Amino acid sequence: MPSSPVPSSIARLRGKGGRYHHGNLRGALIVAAAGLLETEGEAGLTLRALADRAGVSRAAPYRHFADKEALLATLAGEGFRVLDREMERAAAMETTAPGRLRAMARAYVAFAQRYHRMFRLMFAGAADPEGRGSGQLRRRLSDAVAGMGSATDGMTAMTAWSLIHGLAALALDSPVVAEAARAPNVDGVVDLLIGGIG
Amino acid sequence: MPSSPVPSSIARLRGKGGRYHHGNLRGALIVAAAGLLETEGEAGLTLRALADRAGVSRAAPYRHFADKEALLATLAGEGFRVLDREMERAAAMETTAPGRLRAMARAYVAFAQRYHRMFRLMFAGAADPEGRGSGQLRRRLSDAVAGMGSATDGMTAMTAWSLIHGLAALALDSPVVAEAARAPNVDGVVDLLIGGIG
DNA sequence: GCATGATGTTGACATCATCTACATCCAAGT
DNA sequence: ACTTGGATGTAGATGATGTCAACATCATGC
Repeated sequence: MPSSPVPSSIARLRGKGGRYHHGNLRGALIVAAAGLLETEGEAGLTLRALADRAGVSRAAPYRHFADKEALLATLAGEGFRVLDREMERAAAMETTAPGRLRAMARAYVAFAQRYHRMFRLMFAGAADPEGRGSGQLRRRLSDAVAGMGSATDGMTAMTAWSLIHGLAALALDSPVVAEAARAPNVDGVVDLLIGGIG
Repeated sequence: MPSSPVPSSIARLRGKGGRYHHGNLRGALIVAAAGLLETEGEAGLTLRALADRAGVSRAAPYRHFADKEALLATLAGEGFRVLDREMERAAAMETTAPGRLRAMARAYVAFAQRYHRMFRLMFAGAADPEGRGSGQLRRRLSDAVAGMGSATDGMTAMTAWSLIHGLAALALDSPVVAEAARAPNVDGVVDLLIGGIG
């Protein structure tokens, strides 16, 4: 028998059939964080709320993340992975190079609007740990642009990315830009650039 | 004689020739906030540090701002005003319409890099109180675009703003884009769009 | 069986935003 | 001059939060 009695919270867990060890706390924390971020906003994304939602003590997350910032960075990295997948899927359904670029732009903007807090987090400056996120995005867009016109160099790809990202970002703040970011209009915006390339 | 003795901090102020009333605390807080934001980062931008820097108690800022968010919103509004002024000045030195658009783009990107934390704050979602900031920006860019080609409607202006904003924002995160955002290269990026317009 | 590292828990701390009650100053009436 | 009321500032407390150190529990290989 240990010198101190079994803590009440553990007894409670046992009573509910819970286990002392969570099993996959790291993953559960990321999922809970994504959920909290969208429902409660970044202010509501607190380590305590996270731990509660995962049914775990307040200090437990520190076994998996050095600090809150590390958790947010990982979360942002996850966001980049999802965005990349959605762009890939959107492009796969198109047959022409300009069609692919337009589809990727629509997916980018749609992602920003559906998960707008996540989108903000991703570009808030906390680099994701593997640094992979934005690099992979850039490469995917570069490839799409490269398959287009003749005079398509790196600068052209940066221009395309800037245009798409700016449209997605500004649409979150300005209702006027949001109108230009509606799916049918995105094509028109991208076409202005395509005209400049070809 | 009041029931409680004169607080030590006031005595200290008196001793240093300070006054009980600050004079222009509201303005001093905004200046201090702008300074702290750039030197310490958003995490270091705390009401305590602000009050200390202004030589005033911790609760004093609440006489001028409802809460921290209101202060940040005002600060962001100030940022918009500065950015607008810099764009205006940059455009005034140019004689042609494309030249003005290019100059404004360079000013926009330069502002984002010089005051990158302020730039992030401005587009972090906390709308500035008068809502004037981003609207004025949009109008100025719309005017610049309107003075250009034949087929320049609202959509064109949104496209221009998106391109410029995206370039400025991405350059803060990605070294690759930062290269495309160096002053000489900004012109090239904008020209890609101008080619699409004309 | 049993040591040992990984995983969770508890309790405490410092910092922060914010509130309440009070003090001080300034300016307008009188 | 004197008072009086509103604007401005202060002190102290409160609750929430991120983080840490010491301890408990589990799972796994020897």
